[in-house]
Amino acid sequence: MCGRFAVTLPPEAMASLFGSDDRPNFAPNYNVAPTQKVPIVAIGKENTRRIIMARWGLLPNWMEKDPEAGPMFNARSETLEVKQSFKTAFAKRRCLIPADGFYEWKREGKARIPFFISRVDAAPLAFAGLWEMKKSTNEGAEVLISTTIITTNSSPEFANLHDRFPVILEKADWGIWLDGLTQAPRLKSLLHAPNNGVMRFHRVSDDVNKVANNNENLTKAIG
DNA sequence: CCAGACGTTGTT
DNA sequence: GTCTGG
DNA sequence: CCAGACGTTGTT
DNA sequence: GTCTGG
Repeated sequence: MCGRFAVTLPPEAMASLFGSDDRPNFAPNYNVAPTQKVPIVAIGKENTRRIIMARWGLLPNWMEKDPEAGPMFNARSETLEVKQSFKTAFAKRRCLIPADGFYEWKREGKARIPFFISRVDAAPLAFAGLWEMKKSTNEGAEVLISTTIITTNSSPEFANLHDRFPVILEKADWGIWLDGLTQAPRLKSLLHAPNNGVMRFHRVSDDVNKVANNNENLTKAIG
């Protein structure tokens, strides 16, 4: 799965990498938790790529508030087309979610040991995601843009760490994923665990557990 | 037709 | 908003 | 995802 | 145990 990640690419570099003409301002974040705002890449009204800020935790327009069990920060790739909360976004509102890498807690008995997973080539990665725009019910122009990260089964390479894994799209597939004309079967063909040798992981400090901690040491290897 | 749900993970 | 269940 | 809180009445 | 906040 993916319940915490890091995104520290500066706005200009992100806009350049993802081919967006404009971008908001945002600070590096080494400890992104659900409900926080993150930059995402989506197709705007003018059919161009845009970077916009979105709350992590999908909230469709018709849903009054987050489900009792918490914000929907992950969406299972296997059931995107049948789950009410995701099917429309899968058809019409796909996005990329830039990241340096993400955290995963391995369970060993009662202990939960945090690891950081990133690309072997150390390049920024892009999660496959969905987004929504919810208009506020009361007066005012308040709009909540929200997003979720798609998950899939882990590959054997990472099965020991965790049995679910976020979908990471290679650069060559970014345009296919974002393109509103791409058909569902082609889209689904992209939703798989990374190929062997693309990703790596290492143990990190328990400091990452606490959301208030936010510095470059969180992603660094220990032990 | 209307009413009611709409989620993931991990653990059992 | 849209699908499922009755 | 993990950490941390979890309450009311009356008075200021 | 369960909910809220980040």
